[in-house]
Amino acid sequence: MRGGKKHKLAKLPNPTIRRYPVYLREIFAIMNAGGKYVSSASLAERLGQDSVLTRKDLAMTGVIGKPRLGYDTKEISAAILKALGWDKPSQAALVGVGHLGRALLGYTGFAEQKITVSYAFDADPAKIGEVVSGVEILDIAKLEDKLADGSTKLAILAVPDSAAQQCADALAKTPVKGILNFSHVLLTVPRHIRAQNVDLAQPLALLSHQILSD
Amino acid sequence: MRGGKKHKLAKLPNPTIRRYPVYLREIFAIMNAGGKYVSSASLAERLGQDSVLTRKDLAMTGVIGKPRLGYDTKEISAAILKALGWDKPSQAALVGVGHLGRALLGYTGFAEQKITVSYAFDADPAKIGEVVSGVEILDIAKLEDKLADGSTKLAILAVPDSAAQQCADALAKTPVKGILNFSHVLLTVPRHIRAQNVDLAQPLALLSHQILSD
DNA sequence: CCGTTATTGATATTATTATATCAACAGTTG
DNA sequence: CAACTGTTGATATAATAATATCAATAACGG
Repeated sequence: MRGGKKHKLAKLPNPTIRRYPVYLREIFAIMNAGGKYVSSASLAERLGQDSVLTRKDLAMTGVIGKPRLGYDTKEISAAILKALGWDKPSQAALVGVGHLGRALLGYTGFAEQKITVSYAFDADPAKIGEVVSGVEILDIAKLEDKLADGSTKLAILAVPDSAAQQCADALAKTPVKGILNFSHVLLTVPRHIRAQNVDLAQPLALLSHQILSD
Repeated sequence: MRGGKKHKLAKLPNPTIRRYPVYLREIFAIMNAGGKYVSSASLAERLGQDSVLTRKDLAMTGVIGKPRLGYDTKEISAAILKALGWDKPSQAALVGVGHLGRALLGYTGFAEQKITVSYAFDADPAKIGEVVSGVEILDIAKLEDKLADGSTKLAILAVPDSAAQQCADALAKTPVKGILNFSHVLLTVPRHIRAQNVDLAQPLALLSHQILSD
């Protein structure tokens, strides 16, 4: 019995995964208001979608709801967090502390995902040593050393386009498993690393086109 | 024959629209390198997708390619820009000048889309009057007045969640047609306004899940 | 305690998006 | 000038995602 890969989690459709954080926020809001149960209809209405879709999404967590009541808020939120790997604390490294990087260091949403940004790297000597949102900026030359222990699985890449591939190459030499790529470069990374692009131009394109044909 | 709505542009699939800005960057890079033509295969390889998909996306602009050469870079880029409404200059207003707002004001990508951020608003009296990236921060109370002339069709909402709906309500009283929403609030807006959410947690969820099941 | 009913979960259908296949075209080459 | 070939564009198929329908369930009200 070699190798890991416990297939406890069924393969989730990407659209479902993208909706999970949105469900989570609504469910947390309901919990904070003292709600013990939430129905697929109420969630769906809030998100502007069909309630069947919501039920299918929630069903994929394995949690079963109660007729006439809905889903146990505590149970379903825990199940979604687990499906996303957000049930256990994890650490992230920020690469590039420009305007965007600083905004990301100040981003409070990571707490919800139990993600702590424990390292911040930059190439600008003037920035090194500075502490931003409680994190000291380190020389990017130290990236490989600092990440070598494998405790950091996620990197947030917020450098200028011209430096992006080079930084990705450096990250590829570490045990980092995922890169959240804010640059506009389509990164070339080894197979064991996942890169997810965050491209502002894409939602902007969608919005622009919708405005055009309103 | 009442009402406008010239249906010159066929309805484009959303995935196609999201890919357009990515194609644009590659095509511009090719043009800058002196390339006169681009093939669907070369574009597709760069984006890691099937070339048939690329051809279908490009075909929707109405441009026809030349066998054995590909698409005229100048022609196809102009057609994509037009499909997105990025062929003519336009103006945007930034609402909320925190870390993220500042990052957005420094975002050079808008130039590519011929979008100029001409207004920046904030509620914090300490920030009003400050000039960031060449734009003066105005009191958010002046938002309705400043945008009343209709020259600004796009608003970029980068305020704390607690203020988001209130700002959307203010924007709804102006001729603004689209809101790029960086808050995590699911905005309620009148029908004539389009809201497009930009939620960092969504790509992060995708990446986290991929890392989990690698 | 029993019928009523809001809600789930399963199944079927439809819509959307991506992929596969191949004939037509126009440069290229000998 | 004629065969060759890389590329498009059209058509067909498959995969994915969303929606519609309805029986089963368990809390609720009388």
